[in-house]
Amino acid sequence: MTASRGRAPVSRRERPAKPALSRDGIVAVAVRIMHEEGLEKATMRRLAQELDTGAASLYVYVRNTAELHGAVLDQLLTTIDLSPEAPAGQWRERLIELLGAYTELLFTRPSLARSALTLRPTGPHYLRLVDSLLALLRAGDVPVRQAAWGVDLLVQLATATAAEQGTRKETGAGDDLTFYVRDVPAGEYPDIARVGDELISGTGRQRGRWAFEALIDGIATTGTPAG
Amino acid sequence: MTASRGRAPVSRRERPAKPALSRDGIVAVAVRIMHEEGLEKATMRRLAQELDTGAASLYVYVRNTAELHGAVLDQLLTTIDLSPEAPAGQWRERLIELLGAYTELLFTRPSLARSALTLRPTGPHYLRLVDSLLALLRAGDVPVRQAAWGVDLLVQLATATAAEQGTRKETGAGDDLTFYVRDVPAGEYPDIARVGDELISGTGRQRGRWAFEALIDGIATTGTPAG
DNA sequence: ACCTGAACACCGTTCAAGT
DNA sequence: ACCTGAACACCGTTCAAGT
Repeated sequence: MTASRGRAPVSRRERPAKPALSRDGIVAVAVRIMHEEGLEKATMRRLAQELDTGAASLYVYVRNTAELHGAVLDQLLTTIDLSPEAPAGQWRERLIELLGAYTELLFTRPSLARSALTLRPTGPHYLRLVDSLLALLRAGDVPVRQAAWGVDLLVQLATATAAEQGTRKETGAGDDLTFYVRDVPAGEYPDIARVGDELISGTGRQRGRWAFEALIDGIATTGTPAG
Repeated sequence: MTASRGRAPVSRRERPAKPALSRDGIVAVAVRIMHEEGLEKATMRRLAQELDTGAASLYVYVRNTAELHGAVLDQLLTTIDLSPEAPAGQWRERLIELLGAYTELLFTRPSLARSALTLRPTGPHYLRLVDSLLALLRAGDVPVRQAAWGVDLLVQLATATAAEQGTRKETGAGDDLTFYVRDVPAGEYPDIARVGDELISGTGRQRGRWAFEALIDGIATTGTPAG
């Protein structure tokens, strides 16, 4: 309450004051650049440039690039709506929906997906997501250890799918596959020849949905070793 | 048979002749460096240096770094023994064994695993592996579309697991997890608190094996959409 | 404590010029 | 066709020196 009598809390001259650095500020700029140009452009040097400072200054607030990417992921996770309770008997549907939302989120940010794969995120919003997934598995009466081990698998599938598909969409490397299944010599690879076009059948959505269904089924029904 | 009469096929002076560049030669050096120091050291510049040339010269033989990594992976895949036929009724065991061998191969080369994840390999030895996996799924009477869609998933799980675990082993970032499951406030994340230590229970091997079992079960029993 | 410029030790890829 | 040096356009991180 002993306020700033008279003197404005801005810098001496009228020029736009250089805002103080902060972890949140750095992350916010990284998120913006990611949306506009992709995470790979949100380098330490670029961030520093946008914040009108030197790259070295950022290291006061973030340990390294990996940690920064973790913070960006957690920020992005705020956009996933975790609130809907699954109606009774609908846990499977809701689980697939949630995993689909997470996949889609990463799908349009392939470089974030690639980072997330080697990150083991620990941010609050990531923990919220994991907690929600566990709640749904519990609603489905999945034994506790299977749920605990399985939740990792589900998230990994989502992340890896996004990293893989998203990157290929980016580099246009996907068409190789369409080619190779047809060009494969049937004599040398009889089983590839046998399944033929099934290797590339279905839409990305259909395959993604089926993948989650299959993995959830396996998690729910396959017993873990005792211990 | 019109052999090199008299003149030795080496360079004029006795100095070690600079061997001609070739795609195989480049890949061989990359494989050696990967074994000795990790794939991340096998950069274009380093390769060129070892081959006593400029980095630009390599681009005559490989399109880019991604393609080079694909060739390295295929080379490494020659070490997996695909020959054993699965005894009747043992397809599941053999499938897990094969996937385990692939995982282990990548596990000690995390940077290769990370590359493989976004690569969609098409080398002959990779196709052999896929063919073998498909043969085993056929031996298990898995419907053809489920096998075709599932084989991708199995390979992805192996690759992602290796990339994730291997990297953490490398950077020592894994211990975070051990911490966070205990430090998580039970009030905010009730389901994480409920499963508690199960989130980190079991050895890497046990979890890996269970993951493959669960996914194989799901692939074998979950129907794909008609079409 | 926070911030900085400069340095260290690198990258992948392209290109004009040579042979 | 193959090979090259040099250039272009970058990286992450550390460190001594300032405030």
